[in-house]
Amino acid sequence: MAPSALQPCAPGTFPTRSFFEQPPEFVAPRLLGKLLARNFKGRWLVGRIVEAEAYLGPHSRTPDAAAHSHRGPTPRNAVLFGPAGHSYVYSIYGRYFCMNISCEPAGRAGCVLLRALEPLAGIALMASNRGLDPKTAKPCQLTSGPSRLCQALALTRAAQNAIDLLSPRSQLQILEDGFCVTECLATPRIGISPSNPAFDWPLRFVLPGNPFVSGPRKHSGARHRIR
DNA sequence: CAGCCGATAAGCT
DNA sequence: GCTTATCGGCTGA
Repeated sequence: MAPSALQPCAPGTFPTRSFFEQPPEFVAPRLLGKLLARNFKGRWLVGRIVEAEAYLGPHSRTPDAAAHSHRGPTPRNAVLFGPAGHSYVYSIYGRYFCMNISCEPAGRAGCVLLRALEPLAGIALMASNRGLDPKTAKPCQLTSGPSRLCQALALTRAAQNAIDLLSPRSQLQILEDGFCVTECLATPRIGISPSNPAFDWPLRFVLPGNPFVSGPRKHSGARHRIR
């Protein structure tokens, strides 16, 4: 992808709305390899999704106590109960943000948390948004981690919550560019407390071996090949 | 260099 | 009081 200035539009084509109307555990692994594009001050910042987690809605047969929606709608999580394919950005621990994509048809909740991107375009701007020196920052420091990618793309709840990711007029879009994913790995989700019944559910999906996947180099816990 | 610890401090219970 | 996180500082190999 050419890191040129002032592209008129983001690269690729939109997935369908019905793709996101599926359950999050269906959407999350199939989101790997797709692009997240953010129009920031006239420039497109683009990264490929290499890690994502599914969070199940309250209608699920087995309640997902790690999901914001699991006790039903609140002002904060309202977008999760709206139409599919919209951004859900929330603040965590009072200082960072995480970005999710709403799944399931309107009336039901469920979402996919974006945990890591491989930066493709606008890399110097991403570094600067992260407060790093664009000349010395390593690509792995930019978008490997759910709050890091929000910083790199300048995503906040105030400005980027509830955006339709499937509209060509949106400043934040999900796109596909023909990138072929041949396999992905499922693992337990990161950061779920051991007392949570959903602690070890294999709902985290990564491109195996991709250097931009977040987390420590050593991973404990079983991994499963799912396709 | 890897791993652990504390600070941070919104939103919901 | 808990949580879908990150960073800097410390500590031990």
